[in-house]
Amino acid sequence: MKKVFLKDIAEKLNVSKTAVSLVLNNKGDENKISQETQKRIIEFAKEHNYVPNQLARGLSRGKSETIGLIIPNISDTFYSKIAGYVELKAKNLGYTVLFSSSNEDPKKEGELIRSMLNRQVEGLIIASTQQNLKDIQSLKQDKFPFVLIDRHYPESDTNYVVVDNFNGLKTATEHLLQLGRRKIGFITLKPGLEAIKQRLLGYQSALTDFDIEYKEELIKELSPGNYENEIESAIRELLKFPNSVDSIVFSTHYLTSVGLRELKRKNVKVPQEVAIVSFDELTAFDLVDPPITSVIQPVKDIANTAVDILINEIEGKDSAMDNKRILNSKLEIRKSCGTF
Amino acid sequence: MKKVFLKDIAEKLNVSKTAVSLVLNNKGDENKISQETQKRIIEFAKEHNYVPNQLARGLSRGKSETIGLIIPNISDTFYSKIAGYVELKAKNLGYTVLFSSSNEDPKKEGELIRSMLNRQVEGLIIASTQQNLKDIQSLKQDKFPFVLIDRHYPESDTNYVVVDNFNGLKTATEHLLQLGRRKIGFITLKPGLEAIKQRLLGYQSALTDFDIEYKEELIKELSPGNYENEIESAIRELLKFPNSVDSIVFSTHYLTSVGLRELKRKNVKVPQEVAIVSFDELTAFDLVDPPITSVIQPVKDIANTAVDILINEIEGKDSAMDNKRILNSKLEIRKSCGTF
DNA sequence: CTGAAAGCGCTTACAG
DNA sequence: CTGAAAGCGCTTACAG
Repeated sequence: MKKVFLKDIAEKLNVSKTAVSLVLNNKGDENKISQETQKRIIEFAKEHNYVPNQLARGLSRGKSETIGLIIPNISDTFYSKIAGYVELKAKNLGYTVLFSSSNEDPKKEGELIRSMLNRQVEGLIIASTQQNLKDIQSLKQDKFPFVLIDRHYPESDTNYVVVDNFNGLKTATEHLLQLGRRKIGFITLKPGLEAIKQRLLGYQSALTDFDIEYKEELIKELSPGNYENEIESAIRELLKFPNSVDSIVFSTHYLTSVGLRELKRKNVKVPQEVAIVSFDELTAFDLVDPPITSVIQPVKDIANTAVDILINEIEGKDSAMDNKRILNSKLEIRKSCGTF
Repeated sequence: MKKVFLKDIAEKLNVSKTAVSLVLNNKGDENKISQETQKRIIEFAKEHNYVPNQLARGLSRGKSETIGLIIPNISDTFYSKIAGYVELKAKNLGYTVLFSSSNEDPKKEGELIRSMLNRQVEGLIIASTQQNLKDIQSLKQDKFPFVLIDRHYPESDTNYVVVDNFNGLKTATEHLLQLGRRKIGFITLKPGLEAIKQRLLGYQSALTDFDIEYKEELIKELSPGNYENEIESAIRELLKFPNSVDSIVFSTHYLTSVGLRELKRKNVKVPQEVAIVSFDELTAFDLVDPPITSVIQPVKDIANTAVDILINEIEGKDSAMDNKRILNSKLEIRKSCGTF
C-alpha cells in the first residue's frame, strides 16, 4: 500500500489536480465536472485508498476540522467520561478532537492552549485550572471560539457549561438534615475553584435554612495534591470532641474514597455513627459498603452541550444560542445516610 | 496578541527567514550564526510569543512529533489510565499524543489508523479490537512504527506489551482452590480476544493442577455489548443445581461490577456462599462490600514500556531493545474470597 | 467544463 | 556567516 497523492491520481487519470481536489471535496457538481470524470476520480481514489494529508489541507485552508479539549487529568473518571462523550459528539459533527491534560498546572494549561492553537484547532473546550485568566481573556479578545466546562471564571464573560454546584451540595446537605443529622462536617478542597466555592456556599445555605449555626471547625479544606495524607487528621479532628460530627459531606469523589477508607480504618460505623454523602461519584459507589448516596453530575449532557455550543460558534450558525449553561445535578439516594 | 510568523520576525530584524528558522530550531551554532543575531532572534520570538505552525512544520519536514494512541474506549478506567501515562511519558520525550476510541469496531479502528497516518503521526500505540489483522499487517509491511498494547495478534510478528493473562487468571483461580473452593464458575466474554482466551486457559490450568474436572457449564461467556442484560441469567444458572458454584472468577472489572450487583440483588452472601475474584479492578474495589480480591494490572508499566519501545523505534536508536513484553500482574488479596 | 498558478508557513539543501 | 529558492501536499481564485 504505497501512499498515493492528489498528483498521482491526476496524472494517472489525465485530469488536473484541481479537478481531483474538487471532486473529492464534493464540489464536483457545483463546478460542473462531468459525472463521468467524477466517477472515475472517486473510484480510483477509493481503490487506491487515498486519504488527503490533513497537514497540507489544514495549512492550505487555515482550518483543521479539529477541536481541542484541555482537562486537568485524563485519568480521572469524571474527565475521561467527558472526553469520551466529547469525542463521540464531535466525530458525529465532523470534527476530530485533540486531548491534553494540564495536571492542574496553569502554566502548562497556557502552553497547551498555545500548542493547540498552533496545531490550528478551530475551537477549544477547557476545564481550566482557573488560575489562568490571562490566557482565557486573550482567547476571548482574539474572538477565538471556546467554551469552558466544569470550571469557569465568573469574573469573565465567556461561554460555559457547568453544573449547579451550589444547589447540588445544598441538596446533599439538606438530605442529611432531613434525616436528623445536625453536626455535619464538610471535607472539601482548599478554595481556588469557583465550583468548590459554590459547594461551600451550598453547604452553608442548607444550614441556614435549618437554623443551624455554621462552624468553621467543621470545614476541612485539603490540598488537591496532598489530600491522601491530610485526610487522616481531617477525619480525626472531625470525630473528636467538641466537633463529634454525626455526618460528613465530601465535595469530590476522590475525597469520598479516601475518607471512607479512613473511616473504615478507624472502625467508624457508616451510617450509624457517621452518615456520608458524596458530590460526584465513582463507578462502584453503588457497590461500596454502604452504597454511597451521591450527587450525580450530568456528564454526558455537559459534554454534548459544550460541543454543541462550540461548533455552533465555529460555524457561526445560530447566534441566538444560549451559551451559558448551568446544568442540574441529581441526588442519588443510597444507604450511606441511613434512613428516616 | 496578533499572530506572528517567521516572516514577520525576519523582516523586523532584517535577517533571512532561514536564519530565524535555524536559530529557533537550535541549529544556530552549527550554522555559525553570530551569538548576537541568535540572541536578537530568540528574544524577539519570546517577546512576541512566537510559536511555529505545526501544520506547516510537519508538512515541510514530513514529521509531526506526534504519536497516536488508539484504544477501545477512553471512558474505561483502564484505558484512561493508560492514556494518562502515555501522554505523560510521551510529552517527556518531546511528543504530543493523539487519542481516539475505536469503540471495539474494527472498521472504525481502520479508519482511525488511516486518519492518524494522514495526520502524519510518527508512530502508533494500539489496543486493537483484534479483528483487524489486515490493517495491522499493512502497517507492518510499510515498516511503520507501532506497538500493540493490552491486546495483540499472536499470529503476527509485531511489537507488543501485554500482561500475562494466563498466569494472572491462574493465580486468581488457585487462590480460590487453596481456600478450599471446588466449584468455581468463570464469567468472561465471548472469545475473540487473545487476552480472553488466555484467561480461560489460565482458569483451566489451575483446575488441572488441582485435579479438578473442567465443566463447560461453569463457564459463562457474555457479549461485550450486552453483558449487563446477560449477567442475570448467567449468575442464576451458576447458582442453580447441579452447578451450585461456591465461587466465581470474573474476567474483567466491569463483569465484576455487574456480577456483584446481581449477587447482592439475589441476596447471595459474599464470600460465605460465593467467593469472588476479579481480573483487573476499579478504583473503589477496596471499599466495596466485601473488598474485592483482584488481579492488578501494571497500567503505568504498560504505558511507559509501550512509549519507550515506540519512540526507540521511531528514532531508530537501540535496535537490540526487547520489543515483545509480557508483564506480570499481581494478585491483591482482600476479603471477597474469605480466609483460610 | 478544465488547467496553470499562487499560496498556506515552514524547513533545508545550495550557492555565495 | 547569510539569503534566495524549492518543496512539503493540498486548496482555490482566476483565466480560458
